[in-house]
Amino acid sequence: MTDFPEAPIYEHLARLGKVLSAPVRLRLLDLLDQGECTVEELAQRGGLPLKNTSAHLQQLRAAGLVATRREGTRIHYSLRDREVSGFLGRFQEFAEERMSDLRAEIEEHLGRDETVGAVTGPELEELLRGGEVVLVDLRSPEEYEEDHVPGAVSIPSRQLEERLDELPWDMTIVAYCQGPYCVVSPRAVRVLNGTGRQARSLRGGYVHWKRRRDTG
Amino acid sequence: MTDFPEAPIYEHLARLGKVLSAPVRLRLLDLLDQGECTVEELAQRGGLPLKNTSAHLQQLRAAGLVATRREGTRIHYSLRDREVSGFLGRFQEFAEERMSDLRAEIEEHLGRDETVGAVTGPELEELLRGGEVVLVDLRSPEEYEEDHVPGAVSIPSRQLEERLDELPWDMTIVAYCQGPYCVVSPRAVRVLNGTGRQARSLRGGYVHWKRRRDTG
DNA sequence: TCCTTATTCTAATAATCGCTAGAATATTGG
DNA sequence: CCAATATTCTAGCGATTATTAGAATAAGGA
Repeated sequence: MTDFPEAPIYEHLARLGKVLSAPVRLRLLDLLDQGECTVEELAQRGGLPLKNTSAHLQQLRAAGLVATRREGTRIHYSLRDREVSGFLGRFQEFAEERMSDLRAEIEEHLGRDETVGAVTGPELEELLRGGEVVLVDLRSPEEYEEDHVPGAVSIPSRQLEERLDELPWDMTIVAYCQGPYCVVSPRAVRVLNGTGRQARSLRGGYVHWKRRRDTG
Repeated sequence: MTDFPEAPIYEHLARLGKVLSAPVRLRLLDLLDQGECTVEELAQRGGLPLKNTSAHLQQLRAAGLVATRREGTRIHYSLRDREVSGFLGRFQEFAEERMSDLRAEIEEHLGRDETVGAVTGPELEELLRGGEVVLVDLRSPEEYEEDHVPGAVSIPSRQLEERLDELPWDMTIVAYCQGPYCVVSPRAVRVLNGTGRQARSLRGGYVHWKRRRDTG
């Protein structure tokens, strides 16, 4: 077997890798990055059985990535601190940079045009400073209420079609959803561009923006 | 099963986690961070069978973490670019920060006094500027020749005892080995302190220092 | 206290991954 | 072209991990 003196240390280190090696756990971490959640909410939004969810959350907790808070009979999970969010962003960025099949999958999933034409964080700042842009938050009113990008107006994605007349023809529209791999904003951008407007998606959605704000 | 629309993306993302979930692969990455290596060298230094080593290297290559270069019948592996080195550092740092059992393991492995008393990168710069320090490279002459911290003198760890008289009594001695989890420099520090000198280890050894130089 | 709800713990099965042996490939030197 | 060396590919076994059902725990309300 492996017999170098540092072996036990790498054994421990690998535990972090193991935790990040299950798709479900990475998904849960991204959900938690959008805000505190109960086990049931996470199970629902992650689309997997409750017991399964709980088991994965235990592993995340054992690795020191998430924290729990009890409120009555419910247990609320959240990322343990901001550095977890920052690390998660770095992890995803790094993976996207060098795994070309991952990039291909993202483009296929979100739509090629909407992916490459997406607005990055610094670009958004620039656009907001110029004032030539309307920023649209497509998430639920509750999510918008809890926190949103300053200057954004709330138009939940389901109401987009019926509230189209609130959106201008002569300014760029930037739309964002939860992110980082959410389809909602690319879809909305397609709709808006279909009406002849100038719309772009915010790369990585709310989560990426928040990571940038909180961890630089 | 898992049935949310972003599932295939997280599936791909998890491949990076999987690659980082085996102790052997993390070890190989750290070895590669010290410089280019052939498969045989890696197998030897990692203390595992050749075929096994090759299999792991394939996985690292599939994930875009390492590059290969053929020279005659040998194949030389190296980290694909500097960002891999930087990410690796971030990964280890993050793991050490929040997994207390990992910290405990490191302290036990390297020695408690030598770990907490270790010199960090910025501290070393400060000490070198002041000129009140002797920096000792404990690695092999070949490794020293290829690259070393500016200002370091080469005293391979095996020669330390017989070359003790080259080291001063009135200055702090900072010693480093390959790192980041190498026992050589903590051991040397114990020997030096045993003679009554003032010695400290460089935290993370050559690898940490190089990561700092190359990726900031 | 007892019942209900939310979650975790325990244990068993199913899927995945690491390891290793044998065959295959690629390059160099004769 | 053949032999030698370095490495990779293929396949099967063994170990680890995910999943999930059932029992257990913990808090809140009747």
